[in-house]
Amino acid sequence: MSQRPSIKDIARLAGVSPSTVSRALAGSPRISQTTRQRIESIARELNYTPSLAARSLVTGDVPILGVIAPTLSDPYVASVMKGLEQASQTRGYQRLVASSHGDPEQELDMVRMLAGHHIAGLIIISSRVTQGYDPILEGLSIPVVFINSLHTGNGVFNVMTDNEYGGWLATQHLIQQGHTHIAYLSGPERGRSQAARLAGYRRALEEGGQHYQASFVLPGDGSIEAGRSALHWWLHQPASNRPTAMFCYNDLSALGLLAEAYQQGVHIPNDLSVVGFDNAPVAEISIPPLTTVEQRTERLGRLAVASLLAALAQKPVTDIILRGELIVRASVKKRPIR
Amino acid sequence: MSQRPSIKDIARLAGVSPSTVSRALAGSPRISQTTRQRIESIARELNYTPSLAARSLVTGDVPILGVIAPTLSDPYVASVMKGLEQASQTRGYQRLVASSHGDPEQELDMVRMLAGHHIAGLIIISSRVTQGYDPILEGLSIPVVFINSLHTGNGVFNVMTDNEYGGWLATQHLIQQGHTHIAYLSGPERGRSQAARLAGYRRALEEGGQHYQASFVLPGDGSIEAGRSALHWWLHQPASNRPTAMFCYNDLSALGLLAEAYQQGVHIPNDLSVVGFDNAPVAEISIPPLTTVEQRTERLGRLAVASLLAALAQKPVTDIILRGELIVRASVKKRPIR
DNA sequence: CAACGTTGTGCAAACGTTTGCATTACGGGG
DNA sequence: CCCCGTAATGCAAACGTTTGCACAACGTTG
Repeated sequence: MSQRPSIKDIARLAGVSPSTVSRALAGSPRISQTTRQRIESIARELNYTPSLAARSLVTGDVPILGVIAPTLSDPYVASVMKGLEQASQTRGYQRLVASSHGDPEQELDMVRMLAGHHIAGLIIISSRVTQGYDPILEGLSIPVVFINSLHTGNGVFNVMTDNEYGGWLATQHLIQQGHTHIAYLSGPERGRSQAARLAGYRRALEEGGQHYQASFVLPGDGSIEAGRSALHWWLHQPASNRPTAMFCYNDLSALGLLAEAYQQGVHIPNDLSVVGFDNAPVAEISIPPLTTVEQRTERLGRLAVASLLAALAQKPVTDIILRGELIVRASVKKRPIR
Repeated sequence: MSQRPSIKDIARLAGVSPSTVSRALAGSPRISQTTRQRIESIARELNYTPSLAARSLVTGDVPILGVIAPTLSDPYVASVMKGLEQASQTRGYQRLVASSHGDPEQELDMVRMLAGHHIAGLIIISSRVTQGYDPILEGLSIPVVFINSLHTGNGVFNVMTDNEYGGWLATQHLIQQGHTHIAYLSGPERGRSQAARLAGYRRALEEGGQHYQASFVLPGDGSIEAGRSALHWWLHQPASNRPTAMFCYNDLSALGLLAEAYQQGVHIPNDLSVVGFDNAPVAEISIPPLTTVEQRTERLGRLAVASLLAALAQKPVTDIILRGELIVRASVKKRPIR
């Protein structure tokens, strides 16, 4: 394992100065064909790779984007990542990825760690930090894009799904199907998306002339487990006041609910209608296939990168809000008139 | 967005030399308490973060691990990532992540890109490159750990599931349950895991006195879609020679098969028994819950980091092979004697 | 009081690049 | 034959750190 070859080694072998090598490799027109070719072949032979650290030091820009997500094992996050990846890769940026495990403290730690790399920009997926972000972000002096949260500040931008609308869409669909007892299974407490979906649920209820009752809003965190517990909660409700439908914060928890329902002999959608959120790949293969609100996750990721790079290029950037649509599958049934 | 403060700015404000600042911040004992505190408070005030690029340049080591995976949206990969994350974070390493989309060409591109950062080490998950890797890896002169592939060379190490054993385990289970017509749904063509699982399948068959027939090995790529097609293939088999059980390369494709079976009115496990591989979180909530071979994915990730860091510390490192166990759920049924 | 440790600090080189500004070589026009 | 433009290349500074070595100040000790 010898030392990596540097530009100087090439220079020595080619009998030129380091600057010439740098220019040749960068494709400057001021270098003659012959020299360029000689240098290129030597570089290839040594299998030279330039030190990005050194380059960044002088040029001042690091072709890396920092990405922070609450977890990596949620299909929603995975899909956003995919979008991020595509968009950034084609534009020559790499990604330094960290996860916060949904903990605001850790999220801030990650921001600080990434800041040390003097990266070009930062993308934060579903932030769980609710306050005190602004001063820190200001101090960063790099653009920051939040996906599905809402923060403001100089150099701070947002790309998000219209979660309120999505929540409304899901609930409204259930109302249209004749349901009058609709519960909502919540997502992570501090999440902005959670608050918005709940608000949409509430608005749809009120617009439909149904009254919102807090006891029909179950705590949850968007996990499979949360879905399971939700079913047990449902089982324990008195038949007289038992919801006939449930809107779940995300597909993952909806899927947990479906699984537990199957095991407990509860039939979906005959006994209980379910709507999820995300349109994750797995939503298509659940049994029954899950009715859900689409979130164009890959698109969110791509747009976030676009916004970030636009901001870097000093172009005007505005927040982006994407509306998803309802994907009707088989987990919802018209409520029988009894 | 002003320029980031450097060590020099602090030096100027504190009335000392840059070296003093560097030492103070690094906690060198040769600096007096008073100076140290003055410097620290100024640094905090400017919210200074050291330039890792500059530091790396002089110290020669970059606290970053490169990670390459075929995709990010496979639960298996997500889980391995989780392990990688935990282990590397606590040891002060960050991760530069790239995905190859399962394309050997792109995988090599990614290796080259990451090499430019002069990262400390490289971890490659489920490599799809089958040949010609060795010279490139040699040229890297950094340790490389492969997860679930098998490559050799100087500074090259492997951490893997015993895929052959896993394949044997799954198939053997089906044989024990009385099945005599067992098909295998393949994974990505060039994958090493795929080859090993197939080999295990074959060995179990032969040990069980059943003869291996190539027509029972279906092409696939580990996707949901592959599982769906597998079911259609099954439907078109003549009843006389139709498999009564299928071992799938991974849970994702097994899940696709389950979903399609449900839609086509094929009952799992009555009509067809299914075994997956990975024990992904979703395997627990499928309907019916999926019998599968556990792969300690998070552990794989953690071990990979451990191996890499051990190699960096010049400690002896050996390849690691982990044996999973069979997780029996409800997608397999004893074959009725007819 | 000279020699010598200690303790705290500064100097300067080095890491691998990029880049503005010379400098060289060469050929052509006057 | 001289001047000058152009093409090709080299020089040296700069980026923000770390670190071996030198140095100053200040006791202590003999």
